[in-house]
Amino acid sequence: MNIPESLIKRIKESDQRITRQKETILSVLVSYKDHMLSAQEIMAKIPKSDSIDFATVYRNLKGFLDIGIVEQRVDPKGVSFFKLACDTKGGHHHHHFICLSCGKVQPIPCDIDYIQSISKEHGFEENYHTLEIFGKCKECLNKK
Amino acid sequence: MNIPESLIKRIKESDQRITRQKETILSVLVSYKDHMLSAQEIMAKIPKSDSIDFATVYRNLKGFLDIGIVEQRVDPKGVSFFKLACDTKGGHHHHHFICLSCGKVQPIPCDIDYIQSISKEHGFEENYHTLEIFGKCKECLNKK
DNA sequence: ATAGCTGCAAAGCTTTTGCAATCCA
DNA sequence: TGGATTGCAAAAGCTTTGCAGCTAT
Repeated sequence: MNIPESLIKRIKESDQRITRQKETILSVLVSYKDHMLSAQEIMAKIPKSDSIDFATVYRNLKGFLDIGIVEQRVDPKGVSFFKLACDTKGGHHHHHFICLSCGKVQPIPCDIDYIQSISKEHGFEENYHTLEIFGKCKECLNKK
Repeated sequence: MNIPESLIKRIKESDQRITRQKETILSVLVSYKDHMLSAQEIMAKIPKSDSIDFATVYRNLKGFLDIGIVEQRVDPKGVSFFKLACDTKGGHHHHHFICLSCGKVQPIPCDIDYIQSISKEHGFEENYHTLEIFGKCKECLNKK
């Protein structure tokens, strides 16, 4: 799976360098771009021939988070999951629909007016927010 | 701070017993009922005279979660925070507004029709969802 | 050349678990 | 009394850090 030029560009634009390890991690993320993977899962999907240290995986994921090309979620057990940031036009803020059956994550456009109106209604000043919907995606519903 | 009878009742109705340790933890949660506390923070707020083991705190928090009298959040570092469940009428599902300034958590009623309409729009079947809004609460805005 | 990266090993933290003793109902 | 609960200590996970050597630019 080849890595989009845009990602390479984003990395070079920051102070980060392109290394074999970063390319390996990115190619895993690109292959599973619709799914959240833990560091463990990413490691498991790296061919033994390209073996990378856990510390390097974590360090690079953090670097990717910093420049916004990767998104993170934390499950109730405190384990982090990562995926390539959804490329909605312009990298805009969006919400997530997560399929409980296949694990696919799909971006949903954000209705900011709605969020701000309920905030105002309660006297809040909204800075940021998250909305995640869990359930079954179109494909999994059809499979039944 | 005294513990509401309703909580004691809920615990007795499950298979759990009332112990000095549970009462101590609950009284901390009651005192800070609008704020999320980590296990560490809960421990720190327990008088030395009532000293409880960490394992006991975790075990009881888990027990409280099981019967729904406590809510949990996990921060990006994987640390869990707990608070007494918001007592919206009937313990109904609700959303959260979290003040970045004072840490207060306020329940917001859920507009399930809205959630289900955007789900349907994308071909999803919604099972459950979470909406959290971060910003400044009415009180903190007035302080400025 | 030189700042950034990597692997390795060790440490850090939060959370969990085993077990014998203790306590509530 | 008997099953639930506790404290203690040890272990388990996930993630981070120090450091010496290596590498991209």
